Amino acid sequence: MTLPTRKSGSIPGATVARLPVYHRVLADMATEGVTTVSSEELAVACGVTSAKLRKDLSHLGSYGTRGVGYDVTFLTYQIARELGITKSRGLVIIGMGNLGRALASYRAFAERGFHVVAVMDRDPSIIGTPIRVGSVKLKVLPVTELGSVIAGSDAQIGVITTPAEAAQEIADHMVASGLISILNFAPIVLNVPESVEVRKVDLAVELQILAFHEHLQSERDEQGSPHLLRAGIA
Amino acid sequence: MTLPTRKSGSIPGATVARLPVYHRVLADMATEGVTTVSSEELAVACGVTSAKLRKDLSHLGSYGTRGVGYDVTFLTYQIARELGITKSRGLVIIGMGNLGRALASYRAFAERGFHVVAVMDRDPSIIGTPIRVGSVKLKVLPVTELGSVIAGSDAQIGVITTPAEAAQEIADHMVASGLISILNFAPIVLNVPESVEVRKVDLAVELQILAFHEHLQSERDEQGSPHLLRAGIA
DNA sequence: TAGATTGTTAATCGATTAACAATC
DNA sequence: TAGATTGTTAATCGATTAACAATC
Repeated sequence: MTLPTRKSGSIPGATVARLPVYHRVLADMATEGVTTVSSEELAVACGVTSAKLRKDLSHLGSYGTRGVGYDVTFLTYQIARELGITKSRGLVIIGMGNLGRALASYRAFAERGFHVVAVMDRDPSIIGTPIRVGSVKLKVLPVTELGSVIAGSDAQIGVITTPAEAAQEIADHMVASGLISILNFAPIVLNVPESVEVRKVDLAVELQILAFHEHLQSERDEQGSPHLLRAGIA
Repeated sequence: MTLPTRKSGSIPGATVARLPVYHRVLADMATEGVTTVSSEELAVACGVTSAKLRKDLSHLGSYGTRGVGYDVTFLTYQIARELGITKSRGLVIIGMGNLGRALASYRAFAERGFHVVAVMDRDPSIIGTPIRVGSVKLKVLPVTELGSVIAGSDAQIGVITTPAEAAQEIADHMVASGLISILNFAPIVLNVPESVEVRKVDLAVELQILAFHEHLQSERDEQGSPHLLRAGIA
């Protein structure tokens, strides 16, 4: 439910997790007027090896030309089609604290295929507040209106930016209202039916993983450089 | 540089990525007064299998008691020690748009071992603005002061919340100033020396991966339910 | 001792990598 | 044809899983 995320008909989860990166880099290249790219060039721009990139792309089909490379526009389209991001998806964001507000106005969402349909909160003192979303403003709605909002729009993905205590209840409500995909920023494991796909983003966990590496680093710095020892030099 | 993140002396990358989750759940349990927990109970609360949990913990040592389970406080401490999160780490956040502001005031950071040392931006119209960080307010500093801020504090981790165009330059500046860990929210692959650890969080990518699964789902809904076919029922 | 649960083993599975034959 | 680069193969590596012996 969080990292690799299998489940496809045939595309490996690790590949699916990288396709959006390839897509964004290719789209940027197309904007810059690049027409053809080799697996080596694209791999460097995406921060992966060319072998991995070619392997990943091979799961989609044979869209390159030997001796030449890939047509940027064509490959961009094929990846978009595979990912199902040829049309914009509607989002409902619940929890209008600082993070929720930031996401609601996040330009990268609009640029990469998502539009915010509604923003909601449970707190009466926040309900009704206008929130800037792109070029329009949306009023914060009470979460009780989730069902009607989803029924009356193309919203497909729920984003939870509430505190941990409220998250499970909101998730239940989202599921009951028919959403089948949830992006969860609350630091708890949501309990949802198998048919619902949840991705969890825990920003503090990301920092803690970084801290671990720093910790290792300082251990190394103290104890006379075991990297050298390990390499058999000292 | 992004998902599993090996590099430890001996703990597998996949395990390291899960330790912060175990730590948080255990800390919550300790707060609730739970004193002992079995691998099965803890695993459910963390959203993993008990086999995986025990395997992960076995990399740290033997901290459980057969027939009994794990002492919550003791295990919490052992994980914290392994992760190096027994002391709070200083953060410098660069890019005071909506996302940067949200992170600066994010309570979960303070609760989980991080404190914001400085917030910075390049834009003169933003510099000097007071930003609420926990119970104090920090003025937005010009990025040019990064070096002196780091020299005069315990800041160890840089957080990049600038637009993509500015991110590489900021990363170069961070590296030159001595930071060795970067959390990057800009949707570009940063080019940094090997000794610098970068984690990238691309919020739009998270959504796109969700969209992929929704896409699969709707494909299934159209073509007479291949999940049943695959299960050998129809 | 009987029941419970850990820590470890061995088998399986999936992902990565390097090398190269196919082919533009 | 000669040079370049893909798509695929096969080997390696790491992660997951289930089962169970060790042991509280």
